[in-house]
Amino acid sequence: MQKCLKCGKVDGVIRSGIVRGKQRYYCKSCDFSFVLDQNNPDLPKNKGLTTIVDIARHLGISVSTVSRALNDKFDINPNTKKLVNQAAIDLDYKPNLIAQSLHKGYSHIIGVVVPDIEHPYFAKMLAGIHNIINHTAYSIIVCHSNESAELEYLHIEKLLSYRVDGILISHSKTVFDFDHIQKVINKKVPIINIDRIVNQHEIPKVVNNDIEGSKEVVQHLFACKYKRIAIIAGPKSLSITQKRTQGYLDAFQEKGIEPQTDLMVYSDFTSAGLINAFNTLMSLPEPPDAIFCIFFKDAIDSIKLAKKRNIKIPEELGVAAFGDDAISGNVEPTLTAYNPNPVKLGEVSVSILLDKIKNKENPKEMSTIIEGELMIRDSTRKFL
Amino acid sequence: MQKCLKCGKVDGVIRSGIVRGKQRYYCKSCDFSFVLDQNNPDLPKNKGLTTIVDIARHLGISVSTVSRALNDKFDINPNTKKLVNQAAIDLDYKPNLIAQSLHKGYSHIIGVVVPDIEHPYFAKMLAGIHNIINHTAYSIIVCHSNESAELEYLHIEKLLSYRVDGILISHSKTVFDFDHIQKVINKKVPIINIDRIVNQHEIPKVVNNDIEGSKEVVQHLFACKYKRIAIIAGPKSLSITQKRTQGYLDAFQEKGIEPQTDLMVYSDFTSAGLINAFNTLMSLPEPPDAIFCIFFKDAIDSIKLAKKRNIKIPEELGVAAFGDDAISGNVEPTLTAYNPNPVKLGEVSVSILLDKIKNKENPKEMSTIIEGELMIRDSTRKFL
DNA sequence: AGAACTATCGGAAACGTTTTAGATTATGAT
DNA sequence: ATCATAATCTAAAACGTTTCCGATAGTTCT
Repeated sequence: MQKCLKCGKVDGVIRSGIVRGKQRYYCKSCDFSFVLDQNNPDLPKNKGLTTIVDIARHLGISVSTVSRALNDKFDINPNTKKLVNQAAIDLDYKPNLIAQSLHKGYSHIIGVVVPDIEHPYFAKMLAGIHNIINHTAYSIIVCHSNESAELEYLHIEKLLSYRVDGILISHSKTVFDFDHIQKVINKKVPIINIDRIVNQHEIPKVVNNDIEGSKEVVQHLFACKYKRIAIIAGPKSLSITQKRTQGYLDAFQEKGIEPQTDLMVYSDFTSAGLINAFNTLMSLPEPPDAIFCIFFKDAIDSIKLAKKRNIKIPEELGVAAFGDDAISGNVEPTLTAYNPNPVKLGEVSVSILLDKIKNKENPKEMSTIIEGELMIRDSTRKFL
Repeated sequence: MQKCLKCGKVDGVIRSGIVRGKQRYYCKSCDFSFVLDQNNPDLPKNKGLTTIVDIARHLGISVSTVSRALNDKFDINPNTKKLVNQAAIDLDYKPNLIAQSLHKGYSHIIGVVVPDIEHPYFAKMLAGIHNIINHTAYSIIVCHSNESAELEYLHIEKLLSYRVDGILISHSKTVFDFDHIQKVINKKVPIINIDRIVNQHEIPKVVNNDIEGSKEVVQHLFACKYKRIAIIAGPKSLSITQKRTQGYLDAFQEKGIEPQTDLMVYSDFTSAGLINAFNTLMSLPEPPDAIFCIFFKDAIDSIKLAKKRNIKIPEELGVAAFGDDAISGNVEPTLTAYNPNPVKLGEVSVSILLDKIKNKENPKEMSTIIEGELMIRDSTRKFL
């Protein structure tokens, strides 16, 4: 039936089980078990890229010597080093970072999770991160959670699997359970929370200057001699609503003026919500003469609505926003806005992360606040 | 002087060379060489994350069994599999993708090189890439070349070192030497060229519909009954100038009208250049009654300039652009523009790349063209 | 010419995983 | 019980590096 691979006999060879899906045979004569190996000509694993072993063989020396040569270790003959370096060029050798990572225990990769890469704000944040990273040996794996909690969880898993040296995360709106972050902390993987933060963990956070920035805007409106300054906020539960409203109130307090609750309206960041909010304000017995929108798009829409009603901006109504955009400088009139600094936000976050990776210690302050800049434009120049 | 580590004697121990920077000793009595190891309590390499070995030890079985259990191999006892899976959860095991990559020979990482992540166009392209990638086992390393040739070269090196399974690249403006791409090809690493392409390599390319899109814009202008349609292009050497001008000319040809060279001006994408171009056109004995800008920003600026001169848009002058942006819908009048589809550009590119990684073969067509959409707005509604 | 010393090399282990190849134990039929 | 067969396990190699531990050949003193 089946010839024995060892002694060549056919008698005495019996089937003896199935192993890994293949028939196994046993030869009684020579006490030998075997399966037929269908020599499958697998794809070559090595992508064909040169390895240190190729260099060693090429020069007839050992791999350890090649390694020491390439890494500028001192117990190496300068001449050998020269030879190795030349061979590396000739064979177009690129060190295998995967192998290095495995050996050294760190990957030189940092993971970044953002909820919306398409948004100019996050795009700028990423640019800031790259600004710093481009001068280091690190690379970044960018994950897009697309405002989905499930994806955020998955991405964190993946990043841990890639054994990233650290993680930067800006949470999705839809995440309310933060076990995934706790797991990262448990594994002692450095992690920094940017912009969309959550306070329940003892990790460094880097955020916008929401309170001060909003205060600046409102102070500017006061300086323009507006008397009845309204605010169009977002859902009350959101931290940005709370902080930016806080800044609004702070400005009133410093000015010594009592804020009026009917001038504080809460929308939901939709166009319909804004129209509602705007109409509510304008229907007041004493409508506002200025509006501070905590959301940039609401300000743009407010300008449009005011123009429809033939309300003159900035003379009859001042409009200002928290958050800037290229649009702000191109609408008519151009929109005064507090411009946060997402680029710096990114830069500072990675810097803190890199520091934490190297020194294993947190920054002095757990929370870092990034200053922005008030862009004064035509929508508020009443008396300036 | 120095006690022998083997026999304990002090006499007969002599210094015997320096090895790896440390003093070496030799004991004549027992013929033994040694260096003092200052037991440096190195940082633990393993970040403390659970490994397959931990699971094996925890259950008292072998690592290969654990591996087979986790990978759903068939020659495994269902009970053992259950045990292993439970242990994996208990110990919060995450597979080490680095080790897997090294073993399997592919990293499940793809590299993306973009010249400007901050730009909404590329941000959208990245979003498209993520859309597809998020449904696969792949992750992406994003590299920002920041329009620098040096950085682009460096990034390609790094990606090769990371043994990425494939590369998507959109070239920097400043790159004129494409050796780095040739090296990638030589190493048989799949690579796709997106948007900012170069034609000297036999690799798949994915691009915008520059010619057809421009033609559509001009055809639309004709449909609006504009008679003297000008084009403000970019530097003549650029491929986008050539392609979009081509579209402009194609529209004229189909209409059976001879294009006039004095209505075709070449700018340089700067504000100063645009002002110059605009003035040149308007100073013509017979100025144009419509302008097609191949660069979106030039159209926005043209609108501003026309308004300054009290030229009515769209009645006296139609303005349209190649390239869309959130600004287009917010200026006054809103700007008609051909909106390319960078999201789809990204999606199609990765799909082609993933296909090439899996099947090792190029798409049927080396060049894929992504259709956009003409957004008709107020700046051209003359007779519509 | 020995002894003492230096410079430079090579072998092997380790990182965490998968896979190959074979061993061992269990089951079923006679 | 015994033999044929099946099911399930383990050891070891391999992926590409770096590093540890030592070996060896050459050099410089006495």
